[in-house]
Amino acid sequence: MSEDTTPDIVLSLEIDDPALADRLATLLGNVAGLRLAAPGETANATIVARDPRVMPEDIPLTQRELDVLALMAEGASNKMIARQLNISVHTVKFHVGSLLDKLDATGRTDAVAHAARRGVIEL
Amino acid sequence: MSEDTTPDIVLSLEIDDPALADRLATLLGNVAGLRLAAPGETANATIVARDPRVMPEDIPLTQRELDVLALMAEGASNKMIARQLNISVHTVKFHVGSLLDKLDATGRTDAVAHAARRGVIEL
DNA sequence: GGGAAGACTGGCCACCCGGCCAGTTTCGCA
DNA sequence: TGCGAAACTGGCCGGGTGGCCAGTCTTCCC
Repeated sequence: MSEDTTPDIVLSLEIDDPALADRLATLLGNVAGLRLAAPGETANATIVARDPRVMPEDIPLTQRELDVLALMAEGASNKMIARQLNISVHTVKFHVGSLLDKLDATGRTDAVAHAARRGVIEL
Repeated sequence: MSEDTTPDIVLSLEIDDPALADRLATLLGNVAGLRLAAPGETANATIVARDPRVMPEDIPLTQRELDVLALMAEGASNKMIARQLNISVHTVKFHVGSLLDKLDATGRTDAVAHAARRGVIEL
C-alpha cells in the first residue's frame, strides 16, 4: 500500500480530559499519513492539552516584578539584579518579597518554579 | 453542515521543524471535526515537537542527586531536604554542590532552571 | 485635597547558602 | 587486594537571603 519514502507521522497523546482524548484518537485514526504512537514508541510530535481547571487566573504581576523574576530565573543574585536594573539591593528585595507573596512561594527557587509552571515565564 | 452540540476541536501547532509542521497542517486541515487555531485563538490542544537537535547529551546524575534535585525544585531548603531524605544537612550540601557543578549553575535556583530546560526534571 | 498603588530606599537581624577543609563507610571492579 | 566512585558527616566562615521596621516620590483616580 505504500508508495515511496514518506512514512506516517507518528503522534502521541497527552490529554488530561478523557473525552477529548477519545475524540481526538478517533478522528486521527482515520487520517491517511498519520498514525498514533504505539506504547513506548517515540513519536514525531505530541498532542498536549493542559487541563483548564489547572490554570485558573493569571497572577497580576507588575512590570518591575516581571523584570526581577526574569533575572531570578537566570540565577542572578539580588546584587546582580540590582546592578542590571540600576536600582538598590533593597528595592530588589522588596520586589522579590512581593513575588514570593503573589506566587505563594517559600523562596526564590520555588518562585521561579511556580512561575514556570503557570506559564508566567519561559525557561 | 452542522448537526448539534459538538464544535470542532481546535488544535494549535508548535513545531520546530517547518517541514513537519507543514505536513501536519495539510493533513489535519482535511479532517472533519478538527480545526487549526486561528492566530491568538485558544486551542483545545497543542501539537508540540521538540527538536531532537536541541537536547544533545544527558547529564550523568546519580540517584541521590536526582532525589535532591527534585526536592530543590519543590522549593525545599537544605534542612527540609535533609529531613525528607534522612541525611544530614552537610550531605545535602555535598549533593547540591555536585549538582551545581554538573549543571553548570551558579546557585540552586539556576540549577533547577537548567535542569528543567534540559528535561532532567519536570516542573 | 485625599487616598491608593507602585517604585524606590534605608537599617537591622536571624537564618540559609555555598565553598573550603577534613574525614568515614560501602560497594563494585580490575 | 587495592582502588575509585558514591554516599555520608563534621567544622568553619563569608556572603546571600528573606522578613521586619521605617520612610520618600510619583501617578492615577475619586
